[in-house]
Amino acid sequence: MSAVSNPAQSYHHGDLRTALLNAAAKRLSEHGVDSLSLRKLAEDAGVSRTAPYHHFKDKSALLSAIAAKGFSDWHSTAKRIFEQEDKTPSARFREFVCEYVGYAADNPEMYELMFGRTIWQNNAATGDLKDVAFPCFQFQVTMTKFWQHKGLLPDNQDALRLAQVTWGTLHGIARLLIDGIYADSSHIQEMCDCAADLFMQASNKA
Amino acid sequence: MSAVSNPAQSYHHGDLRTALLNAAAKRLSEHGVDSLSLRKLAEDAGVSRTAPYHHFKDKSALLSAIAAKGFSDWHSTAKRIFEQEDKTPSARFREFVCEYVGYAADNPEMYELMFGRTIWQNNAATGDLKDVAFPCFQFQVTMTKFWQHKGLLPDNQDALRLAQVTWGTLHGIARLLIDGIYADSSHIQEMCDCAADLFMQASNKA
DNA sequence: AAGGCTATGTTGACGGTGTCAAGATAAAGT
DNA sequence: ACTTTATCTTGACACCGTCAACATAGCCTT
Repeated sequence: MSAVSNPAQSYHHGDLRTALLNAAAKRLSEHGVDSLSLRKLAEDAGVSRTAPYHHFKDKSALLSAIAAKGFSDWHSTAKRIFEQEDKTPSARFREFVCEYVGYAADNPEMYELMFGRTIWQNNAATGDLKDVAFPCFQFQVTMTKFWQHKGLLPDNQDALRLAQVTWGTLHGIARLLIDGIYADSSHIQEMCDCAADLFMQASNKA
Repeated sequence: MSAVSNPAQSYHHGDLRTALLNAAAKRLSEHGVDSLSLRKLAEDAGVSRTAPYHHFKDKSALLSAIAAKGFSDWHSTAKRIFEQEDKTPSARFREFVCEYVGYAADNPEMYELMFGRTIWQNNAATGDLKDVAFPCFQFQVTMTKFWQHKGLLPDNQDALRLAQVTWGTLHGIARLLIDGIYADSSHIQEMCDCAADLFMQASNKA
């Protein structure tokens, strides 16, 4: 905190916005969404309580900004898995299932933020957030169509509905795990295998 | 609020506990979990801010008590659907799927409370809550075994895993709907049908 | 370079929250 | 009748998000 180490320490912070986002990401992963207050973040950044309001409209906007980064990251991961052309579609499908649930289990607080009610209810989501999140949702449909085409998922279902259901399954498993309801992390692998088997079996019609 | 109309109005309330629970249920369905404060509930019951603490250890305990009633109600509904012996197992399965998602869509705030992180994280759930909720979870396994036996669900999967996955699917769809993520209520029926088809197709192995 | 505009930071204040401590009152049990 | 216990009260504390008003620093124009 010495004035020497940071020349931009004077009156203006320099890059408060990213400092706040970094502090928020740290607090998020360590202490959870619920114990994330603007005042604490301001303190972390060495700035007064109301300074953040010059960079974010309100708390919700700040949370949206963090979530946006999460979506961007996850979207990259999903694409990477999906586009491994050296692996069979079936292997990639199974890997996607495991990685999805694994991501949620490894980053429970980020997942909660991204897919929780906090930022989505009451249409509280920022335009910026939607711009990042919607393509991410849409990618789920793209993948579903591909898997249908490859015979891994039933071809007699509407792609959108099927995407909603398969995603719903992963989302549901993730939430049960994260929230500690009736499932614990020692069974992740088995649950993912079971889900993947179930979906792929459904396409093997007699 | 006249002292005449309620003889027990004097100093002691009479039955503050149930009054609080009623007020909470009302506020819950009308304004949501998040805007549910002990102080407002106390005011609703015409009592001072800290009076509730003589009936509930803390806010979490009060929420648990409301959720417990929700679980009890849902458990009855589930049993009623499952035990309709005049209908085919397949019809009952499909009905269960629709009713589950329908319950969540019709009582979003109660569902959020029952299956949300608020009361489950950090092992915050009361013993009383667990006593009601666990049999409810367990019933999902019982039903799964039955459906496996009837050939509606794949027989080659562990019942517990399969229960977690099927329930996860319903839970996930419910949450996506409630939280307004990538699904809206006009598609409930189609999504439920899609999910039911998917599961039942999985058991029709060649 | 001088002056003004704008971005960014500050303190003060308001109403809201959960919760603890200490005291008042009523009911129940001896 | 006396004591214990359950219940309800006010007061206080530490948080929280957010608004209003003011201070400062950097940039842009003249």
